[in-house]
Amino acid sequence: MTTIQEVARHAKVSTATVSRVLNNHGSVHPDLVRRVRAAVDALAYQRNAVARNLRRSQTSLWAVIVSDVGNPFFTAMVRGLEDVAQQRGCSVVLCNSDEDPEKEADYIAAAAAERMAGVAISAASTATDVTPLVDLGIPVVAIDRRLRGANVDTVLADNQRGAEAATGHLVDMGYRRIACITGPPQAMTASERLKGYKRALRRHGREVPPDLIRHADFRERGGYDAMRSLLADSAPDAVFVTNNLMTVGALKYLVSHGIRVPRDIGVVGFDEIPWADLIRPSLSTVAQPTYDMGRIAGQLLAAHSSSPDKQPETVVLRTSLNIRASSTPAPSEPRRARQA
Amino acid sequence: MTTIQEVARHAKVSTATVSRVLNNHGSVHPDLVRRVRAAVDALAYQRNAVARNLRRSQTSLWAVIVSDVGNPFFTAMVRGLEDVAQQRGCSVVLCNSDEDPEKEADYIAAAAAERMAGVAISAASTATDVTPLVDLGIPVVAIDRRLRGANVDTVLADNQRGAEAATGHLVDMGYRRIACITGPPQAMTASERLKGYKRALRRHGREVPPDLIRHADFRERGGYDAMRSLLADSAPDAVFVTNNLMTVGALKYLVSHGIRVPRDIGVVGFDEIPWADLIRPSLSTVAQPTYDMGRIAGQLLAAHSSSPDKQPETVVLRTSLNIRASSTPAPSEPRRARQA
DNA sequence: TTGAAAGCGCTAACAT
DNA sequence: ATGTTAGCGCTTTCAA
Repeated sequence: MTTIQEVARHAKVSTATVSRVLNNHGSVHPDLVRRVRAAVDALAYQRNAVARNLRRSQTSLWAVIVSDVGNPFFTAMVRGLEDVAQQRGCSVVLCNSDEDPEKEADYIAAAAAERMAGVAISAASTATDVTPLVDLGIPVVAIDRRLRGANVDTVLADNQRGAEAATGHLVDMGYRRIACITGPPQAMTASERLKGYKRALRRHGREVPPDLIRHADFRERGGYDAMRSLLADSAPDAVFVTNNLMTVGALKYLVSHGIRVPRDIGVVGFDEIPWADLIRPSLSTVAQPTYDMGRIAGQLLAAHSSSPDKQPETVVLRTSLNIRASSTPAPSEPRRARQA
Repeated sequence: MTTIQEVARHAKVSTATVSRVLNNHGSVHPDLVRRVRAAVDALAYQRNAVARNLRRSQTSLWAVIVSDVGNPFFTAMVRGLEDVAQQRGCSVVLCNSDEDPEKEADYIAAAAAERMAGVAISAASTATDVTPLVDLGIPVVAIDRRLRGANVDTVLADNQRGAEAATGHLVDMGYRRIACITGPPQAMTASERLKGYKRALRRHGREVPPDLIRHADFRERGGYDAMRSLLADSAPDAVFVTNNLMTVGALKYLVSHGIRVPRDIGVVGFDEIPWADLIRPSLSTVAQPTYDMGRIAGQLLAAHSSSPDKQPETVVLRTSLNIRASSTPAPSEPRRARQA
């Protein structure tokens, strides 16, 4: 492995000069610059970032830790983060905790040990411990989900409002028995979205029916099972599902049991689904501004890097309701239309 | 930041002893172990992997560089790789080149500079240059796509055979004018799959119709445009599309123009699509063994790490044809059934 | 403008 | 079993 020393020897200069040339620091005589560059090429020298990072006590890698790389919601965010990182000369690496707190802790430990320049995390649980990072002064930003007991920058979607809009829309479409499949109680996104659901019902003078609420696990299987359970016990005529994978599960149950959407049951899901318009019926969703969430997370990371003492802030972004076929029965179709 | 020195001082031992305890090396008196552990806790010491990696000249991060983190094909592979990495005490980080050769080169450079312990790459182009990694002796494995001019381990799917099976299936279903939308000519997967398509036609005594072949870019937009072009110029009655995103694009064109699948046009795509069974009509696909591809890539990386002089090998995995609705018209439906 | 040299935090060879 | 110490490759003061 070629080192800076060998380059220096080959170019007949000091290592300091080589370093200056490599980093475009200070002023170096053009002749020396040329010699150094020639040596670098001749020896196929490649910078050793490990040594460099150690010496400078800083790195240029940002980590994004997500609970599921297969969930398009998370990968979409990465793009926004990458664009900011690139401007700052950083690279972004994605780590998959797979909803496993142990794996997540491993990645947090790894990011801490590697002294990553910043970490964005969508935590598997609100109890996720990021102190290893915070203690080292590594900028941390919580995306999508708040981190309990950690005073860090946070980027959230307007979960409650989004859920309220979705539920309100189902009411407007004439559905009467609107169910909610939400996530695990400890997940902030799950409880916020459930809150929005309840609020919409109350606003419309409806009762909040405990038998129409199910807590599942944010995964496809959970949505599937919850849908079955709802149909078996509670005769809903619509359902609001609080994340994309569970929505897919719920839909699968409906489709495979010949239950017609939106005629028999109206469906609105939280989060976009890729190719939502290829799914039949096309799916109404509450969309989160994923790219912006990533971008803002990146900006917060950057800001924290420049001023470590900055007060952490929480940014809440608006969601938008995309009304498609799964919640819009033809005027004649809904079983009990409330309004024309 | 707490260092090993401070831990040593606090525990009243040498740094060597601390290091031994931290790494479970050599034998250390239980009393000292206890004192060291206590000091580690008391000071909230966190290992500095940067220094450690420098000293040991080895790291424990594997990088996966893919051309699109949003493509489920790639994220599925990551899981297989992760499982192998975990056994070896490595963490996997995912880098998104976004089909951009420049970004890809940046990530390759970063992985080289950081002296990553291994790199799996699904290259944006066969011309992708991995010499920065190879020169440093970093194990590299090409997944999904071969790397031209680089003598590295390679894990591929049986592209040609898969394409041949898909095309043959369309022939069997009675389709006559079977088109192919493939990727850019420089992509190995594109040409291999095209080859399989041609071969299947010849085998069935069909001509290979140049006007029914389109080269697109492996992205959704490309599939959409190619589908339009085919319909405008060449009146196909079936189409084999060589990757998942282009298939989505092609389907979107068909759906939005009221062209019925599989009645008006039969469709088979390469790669699975998440929730393929929610898409209407459900999509016939050539599925790749993604998890195994990742797992085997991981094993090759591991093998290369242990024996750097091992000859690189190429592993080819079988694909499987999943026949769903998009290619199976009801017996009465196909416009010209070839067989009952 | 250039070079000499210290030292980032850690591990491992060597000495005890 | 434990400690001393050199040095991984680099950047950056400091001196010339």
